[in-house]
Amino acid sequence: MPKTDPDWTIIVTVDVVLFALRDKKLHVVLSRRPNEPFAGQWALPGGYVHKQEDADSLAAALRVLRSKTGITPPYLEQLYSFADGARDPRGWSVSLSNFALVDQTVLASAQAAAPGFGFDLVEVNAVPRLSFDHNRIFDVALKRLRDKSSYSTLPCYLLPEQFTFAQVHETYEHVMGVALDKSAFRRKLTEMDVLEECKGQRVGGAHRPAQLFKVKADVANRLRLLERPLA
Amino acid sequence: MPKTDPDWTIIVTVDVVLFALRDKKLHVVLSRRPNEPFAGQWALPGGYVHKQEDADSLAAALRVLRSKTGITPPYLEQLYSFADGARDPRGWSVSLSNFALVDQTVLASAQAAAPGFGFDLVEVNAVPRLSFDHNRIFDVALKRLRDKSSYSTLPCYLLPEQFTFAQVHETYEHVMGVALDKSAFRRKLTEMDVLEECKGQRVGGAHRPAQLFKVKADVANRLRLLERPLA
DNA sequence: TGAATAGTGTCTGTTAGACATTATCCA
DNA sequence: TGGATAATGTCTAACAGACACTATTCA
Repeated sequence: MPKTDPDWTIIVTVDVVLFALRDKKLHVVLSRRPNEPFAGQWALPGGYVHKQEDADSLAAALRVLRSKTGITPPYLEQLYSFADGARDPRGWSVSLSNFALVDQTVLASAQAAAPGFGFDLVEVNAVPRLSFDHNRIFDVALKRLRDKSSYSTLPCYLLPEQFTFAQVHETYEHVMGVALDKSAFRRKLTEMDVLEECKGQRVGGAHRPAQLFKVKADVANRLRLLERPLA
Repeated sequence: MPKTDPDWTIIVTVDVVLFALRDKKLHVVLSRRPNEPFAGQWALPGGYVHKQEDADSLAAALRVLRSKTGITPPYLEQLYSFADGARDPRGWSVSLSNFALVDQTVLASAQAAAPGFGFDLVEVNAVPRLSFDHNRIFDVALKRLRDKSSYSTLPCYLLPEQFTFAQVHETYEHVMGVALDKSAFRRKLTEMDVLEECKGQRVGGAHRPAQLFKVKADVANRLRLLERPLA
């Protein structure tokens, strides 16, 4: 880690805004900073790029996220890079910021495997004051998630691999923060041809059982035009 | 500039994909690299971030672009950050990449003021092999410009401040690479309420003169939600 | 008056929202 | 059979593409 501060040294970090659903509401993963600056305060999971270990910025983001939370999310993409002389008291710094989505299954298994990780899920409407410029990063991430959700299958990454139509519908509503007509929504997803039926798989209680769906194999890639597939 | 290469030093540069119109076709500004690596070869205008001079990454991009081409573009936004250990032979590096738009007027005055700048305008369908991973950066920039043009007034930055409807129409067609119905296009721009008439200002030859328009003052800001206004 | 470009009007097929209806399960 | 949720159908108003038409200038 940089201790001296010659003219040409610039701090390069990665940060991740990781979204998940809990109680049908959109949450974000936050952790307490172990070290100065801002020791003990809330922050987005993040850390230095290690050029010996990290092939590229996405690999760095995955490594850092794994080390801080134990989670390897099924979706990760670059968000924006915040780079200036004021955002970190240690000096001119770059935050290669990413946003990621994780479903309850992966999240739960990560928590079960290593309950010692100090992270919390916080409802997106109740995010506390964060370290550095992380509130700004979070705001940009939430906006980007909502924008992209209106024309992509992104919210499906918040659900388990198989899900019902009602679940997708509800998830989109919670992510976007608006009500969506059930019929029109179903029509749209159908004609976009992004989901496939899990034949025979149905779930339900004391009522008509619902068809289970999953995202078609080729669709996931369509969403990651700029990115490489995750390791 | 870094000569030694301790474990924690990472090269941080800014690069700019600068678009302009010439002969009604979309061009990109390229310059010859003055130094190794890739000395003498084509590259996007770029350079090191100077943390003493540059307040943030956009300021760095503007300074570098001005120093390499003499141009200060009316539109600049961050594109993506390319960051890995392979893109630069000198080691692990970050390119804070931006894309920018400039109109013929600003371009011409920059060229007139300092004809010594070694840059060229190259048609976007005839971009040569570039240094580093700059071809990849260019591809991403062109895609982003086209995507964003379909729902924004971005192409207007390629035109002088005042322009006719025919000019905007033609510009959009050349940027997007497809034909657009004149009537439908006009309807859309009208109902989006992004242009205002320059009262009384009309131009024309031996035919009906055309109304001059300009982008409404508040619209420019709508496009720069993530960015700060340029200095 | 004709050539040339500017600008408007109309028709039509498609689509999204609103809402009604039918379907299928369990108790 | 009734309650509950799943899934589909219908009506309508708004919209986009295609294209025809009118308007205005100069030579």
